[in-house]
This record gives sequence, structure tokens and C-alpha cells, in this order.
Amino acid sequence: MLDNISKDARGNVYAAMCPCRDLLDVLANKWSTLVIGALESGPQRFGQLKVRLQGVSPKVLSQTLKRLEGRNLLTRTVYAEVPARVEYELTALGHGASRPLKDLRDWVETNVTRAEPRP
Amino acid sequence: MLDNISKDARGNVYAAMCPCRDLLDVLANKWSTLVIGALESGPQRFGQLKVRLQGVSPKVLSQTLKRLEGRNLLTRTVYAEVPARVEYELTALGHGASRPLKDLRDWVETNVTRAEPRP
DNA sequence: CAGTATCCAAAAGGATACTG
DNA sequence: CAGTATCCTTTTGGATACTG
Repeated sequence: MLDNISKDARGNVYAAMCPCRDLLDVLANKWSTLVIGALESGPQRFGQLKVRLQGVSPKVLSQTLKRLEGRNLLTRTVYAEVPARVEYELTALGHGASRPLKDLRDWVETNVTRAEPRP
Repeated sequence: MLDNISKDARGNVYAAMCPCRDLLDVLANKWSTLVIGALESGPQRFGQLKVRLQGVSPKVLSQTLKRLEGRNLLTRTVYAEVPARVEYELTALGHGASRPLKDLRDWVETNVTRAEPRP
């Protein structure tokens, strides 16, 4: 029988100590949201991503990719060519995460005029 | 007739200069995601939110609420009681934004064990 | 109760320049 | 091409302490 600690191993993002807080932090930020969206339609190279994510620096893009790779959300593949070609691709897990993120991007693009800042 | 600049006024989150980049930044972060989720079921007071969002400091909670209020995503209402009662409530716009965010929270809670960090 | 004010440490991010 | 290294500025966030 299943032990009573892990049960179905579902997390609670409202619990400070739950590991899913960290996962939420990895996904719920601007650059991760944009990277995952850019990879939805298929593998992309570093340079392609840098162009699509207008304004991102190579340092930040690299950091973001590493964090997502470390969570099994995407894979990094090096092809033995000259010069080397490197492709990033969403894993099955990454594709799952991409759905709510796509909905969020779509909502933002549609409703931006209704959420104008009034400081 | 409509002017040809605003058209349907849909934004593009991949464009660096698009105002929706800022809106994405407001929504796509850990604390906003949790605040909006906590308000989904109805109005909440500051203290209640502070308890639900385990580990958040009053400063950060206050900042997050102000940013969301400034985007018309929630309202702040002060009731003339002693001591004063203050309630935060999602606007219609905020409820719209809360859907993809809820899906994201749910996905995170369900898949946290499959996205364990491998540094 | 509902915040604000302070102080500080840590992380994020931008700009380049440089390398295998 | 695909990053890494460096430098520096800005933001974020935690911890308290304090106030109307």
C-alpha cells in the first residue's frame, strides 16, 4: 500500500515549505513564460530564441534555459557540426506546462488595453 | 471610424516595447499568482491574505496588492468601522486573469514530483 | 488591524567584451 | 554560433519595528 506521507504527492503552492513553491517561481516569471512559448512550435536554436525574445541578454537567456532544463521542462541537444548547432526543445512535461502559460500570454495580449497602469 | 493605430489593440508579448510586456511581468510572478488565487473565492482582508500566503512579508504583500490594484485587477475597499476593515476583491478583469493562473498553479501542484531539480 | 518605514542581503537584469 | 565572464545597477525580498 502507499505510504501516508507521499500519498498522491500533490503539492500546495500556498505552503511555504512545499517544493512546488520553487517550481512556481521557475515557471511564473516573464522570461520563462516567453521561452516556453517560443519553443511550443518546435525546437529552436539559441540564436533564434535570442531574436524572438526581443531585448533579452545572452546571460539571462542562458540562465533561463538552464533552469528550465534542470526541471526537465526542456532538453538541450548539441549536434556535432562545424560550427556546432545547439537546439532546445520542450519535453513532454514542458509541453504540459506550456498550456496555462500560453493562455496567460494570450490573455495579456488581448486585455492589455483594459489593464493600463494608473499610478 | 476607428483609427489605424489602435486597430483591435492586441499586444505582442514578444515585442520589447509593447506595454503588455509590463503587464506580463505584473502577472507572471510568484506573489501575484498566489494573491490572485487567494481572491478567487471572494474578498479577503489583508490579514487573511497574509496568513494564506505563508511566508510573505507585509511589505511584499502590500507592494503586490498595489501593483495589481493599479492595473484594475483588484479593488481595495475600506469600511468605516473601528478598527477599519479593508477588503481586497478581484475585478471582472482580475477574474479573467485568474483562470490561466489557476491552471498554472494546478499544473505545478500536480506535476511537482516530475519536475524535481537536478542541479 | 492594516499597513508603512528602515535596513540589508540576495537575486535579477542589462551591457559588453571575449572565447572555444 | 553559442555561449561565458565581468561589471554594475536595479529589484526583490526577508526581518523587524513602529504608527494611525
